[in-house]
Amino acid sequence: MKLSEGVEAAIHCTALLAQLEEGKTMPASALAEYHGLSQSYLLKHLKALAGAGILESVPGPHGGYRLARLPEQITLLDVVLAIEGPKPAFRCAEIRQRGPGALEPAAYVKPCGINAAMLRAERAYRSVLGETRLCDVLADYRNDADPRSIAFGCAFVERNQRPQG
Amino acid sequence: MKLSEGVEAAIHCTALLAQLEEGKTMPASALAEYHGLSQSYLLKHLKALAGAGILESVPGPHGGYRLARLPEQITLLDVVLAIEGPKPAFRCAEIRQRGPGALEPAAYVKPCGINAAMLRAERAYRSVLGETRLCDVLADYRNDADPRSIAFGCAFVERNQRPQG
DNA sequence: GTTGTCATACTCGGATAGCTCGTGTCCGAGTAAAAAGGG
DNA sequence: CCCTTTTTACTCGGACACGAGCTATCCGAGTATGACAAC
Repeated sequence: MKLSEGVEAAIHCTALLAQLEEGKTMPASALAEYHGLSQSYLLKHLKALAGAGILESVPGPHGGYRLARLPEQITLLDVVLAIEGPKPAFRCAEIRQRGPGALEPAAYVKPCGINAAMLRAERAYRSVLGETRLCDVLADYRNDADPRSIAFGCAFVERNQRPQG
Repeated sequence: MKLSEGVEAAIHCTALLAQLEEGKTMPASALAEYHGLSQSYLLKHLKALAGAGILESVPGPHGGYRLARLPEQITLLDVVLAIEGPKPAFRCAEIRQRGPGALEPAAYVKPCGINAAMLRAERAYRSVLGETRLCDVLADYRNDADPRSIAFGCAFVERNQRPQG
């Protein structure tokens, strides 16, 4: 089991975008600089987030990205699904229907118990992620992080946000 | 997020091994035939299960694999961890320590909130898997599956199990 | 001074190499059983 | 008939190609801005 590396970057970017003022945008170049990552790589994931309706992209000069919804309406699950895709981690290959003891497909209307158990676990995983909103992450950050980091973040946002109706 | 394909095979194999009589073993060739898979490939995962203490391997003629513990003492989590490895799905790369606003490492003693949230979700996932024992899976199987499948499975076990103290 | 046009620079978007990791396969080491030979 | 030795065949174990998916990068399409010229 392994999550894509880009998930971490995506969450950090959405968290940073949540801190800029209403309607303002921030270009991918600033997001990349802030996190010490390559802009070209971030664009790939930002595009996925925009395609999932989490971010909005504004083209042209003074353009950039901004949240498409309020931080209260964005969960970590939304971000993870946008990057990783909606398919469950455990994909039952129905190997019970293979081998010499296989019956006709109609005999397998009931779902595989193993698959059901794995999906139960994944539902629990997604449930926790779905209950964790972006605003919760931000609140924890403001409580726990070093004040200098928070100050630097605020200054960076102030410096790099762009107006855009 | 994607689980290894071998997890499904590993669970099915442990479930089949749980059905043979006390102390008896079953060779990998039979397991592969029953599931319609390649023996060479199964061996790779069976070896991982044996290394994790879930299975025991008996070499030589009339050898094979058997459960190292009772089905009540084996959980799906054990099997998944044996195949996928113990590392969590989300591995925090500490990108918060990168970029121009980075501070000295001592400023990051508190864990990253994003990482904490992701690990919370994964704990929930593992908790559900850890509560699902192999005997539960077997009970569901015996309740839900087609009687012909169960009969074939019993006959196959009876036919392919090998004595071995 | 105002307005329309044009060039410009900046943004995101899609298509393209490189690389790690899982999938799938092969051949070799080790062992218990079975067979053969001698007592 | 029983015991020892040898052979045999079967098992698992580790090492080796192949391929998919993620990582990382580059160049092209589109747009608001700003300058410029005509009115």
